[in-house]
Amino acid sequence: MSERRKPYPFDQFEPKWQALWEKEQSFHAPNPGEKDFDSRKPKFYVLDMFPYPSGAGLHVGHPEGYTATDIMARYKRLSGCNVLHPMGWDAFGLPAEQYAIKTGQHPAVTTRDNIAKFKSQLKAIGFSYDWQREVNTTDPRYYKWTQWIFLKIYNSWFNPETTRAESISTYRGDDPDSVRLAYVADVPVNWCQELGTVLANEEVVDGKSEVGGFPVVKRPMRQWMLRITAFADRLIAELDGLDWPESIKLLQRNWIGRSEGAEIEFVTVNGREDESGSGGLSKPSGQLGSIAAIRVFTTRADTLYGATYMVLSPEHPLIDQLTTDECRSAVNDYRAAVASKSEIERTDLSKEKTGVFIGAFAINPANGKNVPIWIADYVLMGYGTGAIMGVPGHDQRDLEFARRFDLPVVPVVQAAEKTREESIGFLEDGVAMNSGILDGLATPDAKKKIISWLEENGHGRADIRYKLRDWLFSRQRYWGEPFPIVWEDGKHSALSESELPIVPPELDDYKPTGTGEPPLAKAKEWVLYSDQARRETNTMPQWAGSCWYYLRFCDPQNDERFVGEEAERYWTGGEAPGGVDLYVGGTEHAVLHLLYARFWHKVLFDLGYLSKPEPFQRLVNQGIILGEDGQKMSKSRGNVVNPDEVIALYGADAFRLYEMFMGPLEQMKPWSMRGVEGVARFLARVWRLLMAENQAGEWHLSANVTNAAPDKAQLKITHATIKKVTADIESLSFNTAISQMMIFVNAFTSAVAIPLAAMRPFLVLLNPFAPHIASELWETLNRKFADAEGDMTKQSWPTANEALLVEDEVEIVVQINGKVRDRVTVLMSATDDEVKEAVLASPRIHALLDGKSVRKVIVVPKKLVNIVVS
RNA sequence: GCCGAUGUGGCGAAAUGGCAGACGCAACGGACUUAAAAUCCGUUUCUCGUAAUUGGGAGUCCCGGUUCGAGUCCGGGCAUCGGCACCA
Repeated sequence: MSERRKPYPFDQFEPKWQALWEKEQSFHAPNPGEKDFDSRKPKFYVLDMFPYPSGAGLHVGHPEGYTATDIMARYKRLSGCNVLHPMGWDAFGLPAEQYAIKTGQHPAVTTRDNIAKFKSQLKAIGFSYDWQREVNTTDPRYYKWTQWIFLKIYNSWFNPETTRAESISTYRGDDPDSVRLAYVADVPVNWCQELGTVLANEEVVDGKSEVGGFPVVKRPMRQWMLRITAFADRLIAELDGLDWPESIKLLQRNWIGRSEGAEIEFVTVNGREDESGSGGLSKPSGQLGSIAAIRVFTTRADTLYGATYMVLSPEHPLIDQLTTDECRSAVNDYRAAVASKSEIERTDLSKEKTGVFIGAFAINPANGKNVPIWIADYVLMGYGTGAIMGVPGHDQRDLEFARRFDLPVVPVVQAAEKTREESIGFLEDGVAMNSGILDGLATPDAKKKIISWLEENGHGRADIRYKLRDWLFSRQRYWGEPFPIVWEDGKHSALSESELPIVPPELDDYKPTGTGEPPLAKAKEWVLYSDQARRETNTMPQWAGSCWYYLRFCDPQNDERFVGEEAERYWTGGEAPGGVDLYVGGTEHAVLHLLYARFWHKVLFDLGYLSKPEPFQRLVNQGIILGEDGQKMSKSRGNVVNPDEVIALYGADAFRLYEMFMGPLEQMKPWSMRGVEGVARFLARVWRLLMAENQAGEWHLSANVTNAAPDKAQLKITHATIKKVTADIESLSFNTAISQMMIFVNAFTSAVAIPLAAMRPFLVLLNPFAPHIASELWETLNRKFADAEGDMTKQSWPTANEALLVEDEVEIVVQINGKVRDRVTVLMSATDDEVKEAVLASPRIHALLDGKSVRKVIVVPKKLVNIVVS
C-alpha cells in the first residue's frame, strides 16, 4: 500500500513548531519575583489530573481532558493572563511493582521509561505545558515533602472547640497519641491476599480489589489511619462554595453520609422478661456499680415507642456479658458462622434475615417495656453503635426480621394519605400514634420532643453519625513513600524533618510476604534505625502523592519548603474559596482523590501553610470515550484507539480538533475514525484558503490573500465567529466553537479574494484548538504582510465589534396558531404595530385568514408573530 | 431498594420557552478526470401530494398538564447508563 497523500503538510510543520516551543520555552510561566514575571496580568491556574504512567502509553481518553485544558490555557494566555498549566506523574503504584516482581527490574527504571514515553506522546500532541514545572511523585525531591506533610498531620489534632486542625502541642489531655490526625489502630481492614496488602474502603468494589478484581476479606490488623472523619462536617459544608457538578458534590455528600438523629440508651435486664424495674438490672462483672446499657443510634427517635426488640451486631462487645447460659451455645454457633462468611455473602440483600436470641432483655426507656435482645448480621459493627432498636412498624429490614422470628409489630406513625396497614414497614413522615407523650405530633416535632425528653431523663441525646470511616493509610508494598516513623518499645515516634526524605531500601525481591508483613521488612539493615529503634516498614498509598501535587506545581524546584509562600499565594489567589481555577478529569476520582486532597488541604490550611480552604474551585469531568463499536475501550475487545496512529495519519491538530468536536466534553461518546477525517478535511480547507500548490507540489501563500478590506458580509461573519468562539471557550462548549469556525471557513471557500483582516483574527481563534497549523499560517502571512508582528504566541485575543453584528433588517416568522405559515422582512427598528401591519399585509397570510376571526396577535420583537384565530 | 444523569435523523450532535435537526459523518446525484483518489457543487427527519413552488400532514422515549407557542417548564410512567447499597 502506498502512503496516502497528506491533505496538507502537517507532518512537516507540526514537529517544527513543537521543537520551537520547546527551544523558546514559549509556555513557561515565571513565578512572582522571577525574570519576565508581569504582575499586572491576572493569573489563571488550569490543571489536569496527572496520569499514572503505565507501560501501555496514552490512550485517546487521556488527551480529551488535556486538550480541553490546553485550549483554555492557550486562550487565557492570548487574553492576557499569566497561565499556570503544568503536567506531572503519579508514578507510585502497583503495576510497576508487579512488573518488578516478575522481572526483577527496579520499579524506578520501569517508571522512568514509561514517563519518557508518556512525555513524548504528550509533546507530539502539542500541549502547551510548562515542562519546567514537571513533577514526579516518586522523585525523592517530591516525596520528601509528601513525608513532610505526613509529619504535619501526625503532629496535629482536631480541636473540637475550634473545629480546626491544630498543632498537637495545643492538646491538653494526657494521651496525645489518642487524638493525632495520623494514628495506629487495630482495626478490621480490607486484606487482599493476591495483592499482599490492605486496601482503603474506597479501593474495594463489590468485595473485590479495585485493582485486579481480587477477593478482599476483613481481617484485624495494626494499621496507620488518618482521622478524616473529624473533617466530615467541613468536607460537606464547604462543597457549597465550589463550582463543581452537582452530581459530584452529591456523590461526596453521600459518601460522607451524614445522618442526624439520636443516641438512645437501653438498660439491660438479664434473663427476665416479665419484671421491669431496678430489681432485674444486671451488674456487669468487672465494672462495679455501672449498669450494662446498650446504646443505639437512630435517625427516627420518634419511633421509639415502636421499638419491640433490639439487635446487636455479632461482633458487639457486650454479647458475652449479656448472653444467658441457655442461649450461649446457639449464640456462639451463630457468631462463628457469621465470622466465616465473606463480605459478599454477608451483605447479600436477597437472602433471608438470620439471627438468634441471646436470652437477655432491655428496657425501652419510653414505655418501660421489656424488649428481647437478639444478634443478627444485618446489623453492622462499623456503623452507628453496632446495635439498633428494632422498629418493625417502620423499617423494612426490621419488619422482615420481626416476621421471620415472630416479634411484635407496633405501628407508631400514621403517614398522610395512607391507611394504618399501608404505613407498616415504611419510614415516612406522618403523625405519631401509640406513642404516649408524642401522640398527635408531626414527625419533625415528635423527634424534637422525644430527644429533649431523652436528654432530660438521661436516656440519650441528639447525635450525628457518618458513613465515612477514617482513612486506612498504610500499604504493604514496596513502591510507595516510606513513613517517617520509627518504633521503640512498641511506641511510634516521628523522625525529624531534617532526616527527610526517607528513601526506600534497595531490595532483590519485591514480593509481598503474604503474611501482612511489608516487603520493606526484608531490608534488615535499613529497618535497624538505631540500637533500640526500628523503622516503620509500611508505605503510603498511591493517593498520598496526588493529594498535594497541584500545590507543588506552584513552586516545583523549592527544596526549602513544600511550596513557597508567595508562589502559593499568587497562583491560588483570588476571591473564590478554591485555588485552582479549572480542574479537568474523570469521574472515577469523585470520592477518592478529590476527597483525600480536600482533607489534606484543609489540614494544611488550618495549620497556616495555605491561603485557601479548598483546593479546586471549578471542576469539570470529561466523559469516557468509547470504541468505534460503542463499547468501553479494552484490550480484550480490540477496540482501543492509539493516539500515535491517529496523529501519524491525520496530524496532531486534527486529533485535537476531533477530540473536541465529538460532542460535549462531559458526555460519554464513541470514537469515529471517519469523524477524524472530517475535521482533517476542515483543516485542509483552512490550509488551502491561504495556501496554493505549485507544479512541483510545493505550498506557498495564495495570490488570493489580500490586504484589501473585507466586504460587509465577511466582516459580519468574522465578528460573529469571534463572539461565538469566545463565549463557547468560556463555557467549555468546544464542539460548537468548532462548528462556528467551520461555518466561517465555508463562507470564504468560494471567495475570490481572501481578506487578511478576516484571516488574522480567525487564525488566533483557531490557535488554541489547532495551534500548529495556526502558527504556520500566521508565520506565512507575516513573511508577505507587515500588518502584524511576532509569532502566534505573542498575539492578543480578538474582540468582537458588536456594531458590525447589528442588522438593518430582520426576517420575522409568521405563525398562525403556532404553525409557521410565512416569513416577512421588516426593518430592525420596526415597532410591534408596524410588524403587525406588515404581517397582515402579506397576501399569503391574508388568504389564510380569510373567513376566520383573529383573536389575538402575539409579537415577539425581531423574531416572530403568532396570530391566534378561532 | 435509594440517589443521580441521559433519551432528538442512518450516525456524532445543534437549538436564552419562539423556524427542530446548525456543524460534521455516512449515503445518493452532479462537475472535474482516460480512470480512480482528492477537490468542488447539490440532495438527504418521515410521509402524502403536485406540471411546478415558499404545497399538506406527522415528528425531539411514552401519557397528561401549563402556555398564544414546549425538545426546552410541571406531574406521572418507561428505557439506558452511573453511584451507593442491610448505613439503622
